[in-house]
Amino acid sequence: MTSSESGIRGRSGTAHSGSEPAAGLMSGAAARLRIAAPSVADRVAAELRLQLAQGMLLPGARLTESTIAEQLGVSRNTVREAFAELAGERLVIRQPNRGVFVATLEAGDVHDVYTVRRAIEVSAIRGGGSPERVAAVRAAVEEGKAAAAANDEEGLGNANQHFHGAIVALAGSRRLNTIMSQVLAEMRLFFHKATVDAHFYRGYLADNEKICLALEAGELDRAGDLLLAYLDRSEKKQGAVHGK
Amino acid sequence: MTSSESGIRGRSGTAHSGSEPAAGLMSGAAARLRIAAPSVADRVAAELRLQLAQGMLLPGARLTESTIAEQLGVSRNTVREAFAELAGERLVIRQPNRGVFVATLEAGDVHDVYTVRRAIEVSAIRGGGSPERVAAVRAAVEEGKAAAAANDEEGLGNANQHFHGAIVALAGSRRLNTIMSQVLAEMRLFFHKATVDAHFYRGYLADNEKICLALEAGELDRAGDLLLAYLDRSEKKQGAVHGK
DNA sequence: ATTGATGGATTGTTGAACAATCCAGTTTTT
DNA sequence: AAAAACTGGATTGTTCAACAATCCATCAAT
Repeated sequence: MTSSESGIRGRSGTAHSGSEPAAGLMSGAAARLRIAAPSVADRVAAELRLQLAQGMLLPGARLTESTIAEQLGVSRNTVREAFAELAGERLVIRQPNRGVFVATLEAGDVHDVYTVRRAIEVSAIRGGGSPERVAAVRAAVEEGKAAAAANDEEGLGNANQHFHGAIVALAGSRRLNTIMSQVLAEMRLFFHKATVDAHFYRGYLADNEKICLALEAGELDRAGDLLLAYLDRSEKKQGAVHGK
Repeated sequence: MTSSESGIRGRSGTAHSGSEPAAGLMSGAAARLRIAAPSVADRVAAELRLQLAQGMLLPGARLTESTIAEQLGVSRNTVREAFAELAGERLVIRQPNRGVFVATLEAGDVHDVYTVRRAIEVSAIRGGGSPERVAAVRAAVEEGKAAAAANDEEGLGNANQHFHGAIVALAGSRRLNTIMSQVLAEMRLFFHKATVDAHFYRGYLADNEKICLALEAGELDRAGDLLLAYLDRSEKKQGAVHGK
């Protein structure tokens, strides 16, 4: 249902003739001083990122240039540029002369990803953060509770990601934030296997609550230790779900 | 002297006619099972990365597609793909409809970069590492001493980067390693201003030695604290050299 | 001095072309 | 029959040429 043939195209192009008034994709972030409209390639990348996140494109799947170009009403070269972006984010893998494939995470990659998370998240929480940022962490915890109450499995997963995103955001570092979102995107990629287990995130609710409490109480070192333990356990569980 | 007109091109292309036997650019890493030869776009990106690192392209400089395409004997589209890569690494910035420019680090960025380094490096050193990896750290320290003895200013800078690279490598995480090298590449980008001060790295030699000793002694927490202090001081010095 | 054209340069995107490479299926060889 | 060599088709890698959209500096007009 999420736009398969609607097209991405915005303005020019020899073949273009109609004059639809620029479909409402960019409403909010339009007029930021000097930060300009995303290029078509960017929008293609965004669309693919979305499909990746929603599990429409499963790990290992092949992405054929011409097919996608056609589906999105865009030229092959533009798709190529989008691929370059996504490859930089490790969401797809380019095999020269063979094509690009949705990235697959091996057992080793799981550990690797958690190593990054440990470094970033623990460091961020140990540094504390402004009251507003702490409040954002709290908000994510409550979001998780609400989703649990509503039996909204997907919402629970999202809340969990928001929680960890908010923790990293404590540090207020643009780079740390983007690194974290890339890592989370990578994980989402292969969560689609794990999420079949409905109770997957349930167990984390209490952990998140405890970590948040420690953070709010200013007991940063303890919060860090809790988070670290959490990540270790989470990694183990992940490893169990996947091969080896 | 570093190849300005020699060209990057490898194989095909309508305009190509000669038959030079593939200049010896890829000797060692050629036959790695299934890991294939880099594309032309990749080589263009690599060449630019090099020029960036060597300060041939200074922050803020404009990179015109057609010019570079011509200089490197490559098509504009290929240059474009290379730009996408570099933009993903934050080495260049794309301003829609205006062009790509060598990235410039503002005062805020300096702090941001150091925030990332604190997170990654401290976490890595606190985790310790195998004897070989510790040995690599030691090697970087000695490399620095040798450079100092030889009054090799550039070598000193390199050694320092190797030192910090080796520390991150302790964690044995592919992702952490690439993140670190990207960050270091970013820093190199604007070190060209700072390096005018010949004594810049001198002062760090003793610090590196102390950190390395603590690491070798297995006093990981202390090593982490030392490293943290080091980074804070280094950031302050950086901030002083640059605006505010 | 501000505002408004004008034109040139550069980017964004497309479409078409062709060489290089890979792959699966088929033919040949041993 | 198993292994090796040869197909042809599909897809990628790269180039080129074209044109719309956008920016920018210069100049003109108010």
